[in-house]
Amino acid sequence: MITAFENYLRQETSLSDADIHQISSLAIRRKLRRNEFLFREGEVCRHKVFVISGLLRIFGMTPDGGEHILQFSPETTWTIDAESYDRQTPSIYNIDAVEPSELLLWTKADFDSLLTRIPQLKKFAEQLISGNTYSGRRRLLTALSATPEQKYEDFVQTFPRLLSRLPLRMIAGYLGISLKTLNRVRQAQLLRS
Amino acid sequence: MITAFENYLRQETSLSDADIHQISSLAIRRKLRRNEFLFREGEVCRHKVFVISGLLRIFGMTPDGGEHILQFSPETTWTIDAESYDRQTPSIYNIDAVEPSELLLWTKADFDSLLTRIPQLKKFAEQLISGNTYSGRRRLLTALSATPEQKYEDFVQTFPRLLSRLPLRMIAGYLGISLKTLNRVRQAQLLRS
DNA sequence: CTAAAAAAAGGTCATTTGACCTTAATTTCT
DNA sequence: AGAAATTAAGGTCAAATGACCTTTTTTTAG
Repeated sequence: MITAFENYLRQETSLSDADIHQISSLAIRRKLRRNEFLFREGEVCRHKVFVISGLLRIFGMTPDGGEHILQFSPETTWTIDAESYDRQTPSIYNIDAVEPSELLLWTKADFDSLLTRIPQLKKFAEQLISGNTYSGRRRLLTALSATPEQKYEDFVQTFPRLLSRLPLRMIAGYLGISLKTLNRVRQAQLLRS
Repeated sequence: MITAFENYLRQETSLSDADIHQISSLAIRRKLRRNEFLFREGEVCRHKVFVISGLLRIFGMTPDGGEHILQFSPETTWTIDAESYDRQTPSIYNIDAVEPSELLLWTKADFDSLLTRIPQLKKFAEQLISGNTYSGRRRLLTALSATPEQKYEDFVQTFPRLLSRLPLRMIAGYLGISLKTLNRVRQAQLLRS
């Protein structure tokens, strides 16, 4: 429902009801089945995406078919390949649905016009982008320096709600370790507790 | 010299000479000796930094003393811990000088006022930040998915000029591999060529 | 509800990687 | 220029990791 999105905006911003309505009036509703793609690498990321319900992921694929996950986007978050969206150039990433999902989409043209018409929205969007950049940095540091145990522990702490919703192979793909190693880590934890 | 900075702005932007002068007039000059810190983790990143000459790095330290490098900043680039700078909160990273370096610094207050007074500058700054975000993403994907060989090859391709200026242990720290592994990769390359 | 598909878990093994140590080469600094 | 410090490189070894395969369990979709 669009209502869920409007509630989200009311909760997270101090936008007026008129502004909120203007924003949602330009949204396109879309559903994705499990495993359905929003776009594939080589295609242009043409929309801003808000996840009403469900769970998306953005990931890169290695030649041998390995999937390396950059980010999960559960309900009430946004997703996009910023590089492809901003420049309207082919993406090197894929986005698909881990669970059946309901989305709101805005074309870049529409969203850009909203950003100029509603400075509050622009500010809010910038905050989201900044937060994403910060967490991306922290994630890079973890990827460079942490052991598999630490990476997994970090994931559990950071995304406790996602744990039960994701196949372990995707968590492994997010952490940059093999499923085998992830299983070993989890086994070791069971023994310890 | 401040001239180097002004030339950089003339080259990279279409800012007026008056604007450029206004920007550089608020800059604080600072020199860093080799290995000298700009700030350490726990401190707040209080300045925007432009590197006139030399080479800085931003890195995180693990409890055992391991250094994991997020980014190198050679001459005519900027550096900062954005999270600490934006929020003026303690940083979890360190910045120090790999080579003796000449810097220009702006306090956040000064730079913020420049950003509001000079919309062009704001646009330019946003472009730089975006570019950084995009490359950070790509870097994360590499960190998650690439073999040591591929990581090193990628580094050589991306930063050919830095190769000869950095101790190998720092390149290892940037790639997230041990010095031993880096040496092995380089040995293998010598044989192949 | 049931058949089919996907996921988890476990076993085995070869390889990679890093830890630790030593030696040689290079660089820095006074 | 010369002493001290840093860096590179190499040897050895144990541990960690991933590849590959099988079996069992769970989930999905018709």
